[in-house]
Amino acid sequence: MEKLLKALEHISPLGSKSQQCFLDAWQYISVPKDFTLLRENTVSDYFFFLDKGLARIYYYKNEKEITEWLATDQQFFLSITSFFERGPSHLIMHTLQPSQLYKIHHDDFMRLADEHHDVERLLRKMVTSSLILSQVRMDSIQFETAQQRYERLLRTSPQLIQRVPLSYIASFLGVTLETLSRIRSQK
Amino acid sequence: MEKLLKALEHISPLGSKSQQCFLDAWQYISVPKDFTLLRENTVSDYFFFLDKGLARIYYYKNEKEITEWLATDQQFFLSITSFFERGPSHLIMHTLQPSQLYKIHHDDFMRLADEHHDVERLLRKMVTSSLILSQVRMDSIQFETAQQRYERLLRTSPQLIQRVPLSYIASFLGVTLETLSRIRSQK
DNA sequence: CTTTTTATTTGATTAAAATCAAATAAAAAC
DNA sequence: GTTTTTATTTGATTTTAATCAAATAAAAAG
Repeated sequence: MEKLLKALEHISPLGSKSQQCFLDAWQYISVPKDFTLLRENTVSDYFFFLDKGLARIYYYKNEKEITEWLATDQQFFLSITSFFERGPSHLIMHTLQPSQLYKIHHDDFMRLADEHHDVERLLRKMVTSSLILSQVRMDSIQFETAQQRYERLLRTSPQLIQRVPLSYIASFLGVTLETLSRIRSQK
Repeated sequence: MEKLLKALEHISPLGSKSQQCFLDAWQYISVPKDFTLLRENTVSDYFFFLDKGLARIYYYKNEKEITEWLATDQQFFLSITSFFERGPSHLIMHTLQPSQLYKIHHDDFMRLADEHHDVERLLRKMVTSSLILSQVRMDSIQFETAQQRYERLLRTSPQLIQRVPLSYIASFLGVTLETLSRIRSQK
């Protein structure tokens, strides 16, 4: 729980009482490789924190798998639309390696945000960071070439390329497998 | 102030005391056409609500103007990264028509979010909506053709096409002026 | 109302990456 | 270790939209 606490404190510190209530609401799970954390078309009830391991968040678009996110150590992840709007998610969440995670149920998170001002503030800051990241990513998709996006990934998450099949990396970068392969070869 | 209040209540209702404090912090401004609401490379101090009028939010990318957003009646808008991270904004905000707006200063908004739990909740819900919109837009840019994006705009904001030069619409849709013109002619 | 400026359309060419189709290479299963 | 399966690379072709270059059309200025 130590790393979760550290990650939370880094976003927004909590008072001792809210901190205790909040941490109590998180549940630890240890799952094997290829474990499904979220099935397609189900409401995403949990906000996750990946303590150790590797998870893939993807969906189907025209019968093809699109990797939306690759979560690694000390990252939060969730199905944003499903979690907040409480509708069925088109996302699928799957571990690529044995993983240790913490999760908190939507209802608990919202109840605690309601009961504790500082939990609400924490949530707001989490959503704000996510929004800023989303804007950076949109800019990257709209204006950078496939090559530039690959180089950006090499800079920001070099460990991913070693641990994840290229087909997942490709759709995460918004290119085909073939294009990514060509980018990698011309070096 | 009536429409601002209505828009706020629609997102998240406030208690009577916080509502009064919060509304008091918003300042009304009436500006002519071609008025600059935010200069390039300045810190964006204000969160805006467009009561009536039309504003364009754009920036320069490789010496070209890119329209990031076109704000119309009853919409909130801000430079997300600059407002929250307090750094200089690459965005420029400019009215395209005489406009009536409300604005609230960053420091007031944050102070009130700190003092009133329900203002913090309102802010969190605003940011969440913005995040969901950002994701929808990213999906649109990544997977829809220029044609589909134009049709989406026709569906969601038909009034914009009448009121805004095509060159602004084009970069807002992420295409060149020429491509947009061709899309429009083949109907 | 004529000139000047700005906005929009049309045409030809190019570029980036997708698609279709195999060919290797690597990993897993036997 | 050999076979089978899966992952990656390479090649040829096509598609979408950008770029470059004028030509109209519309709006603003005189």
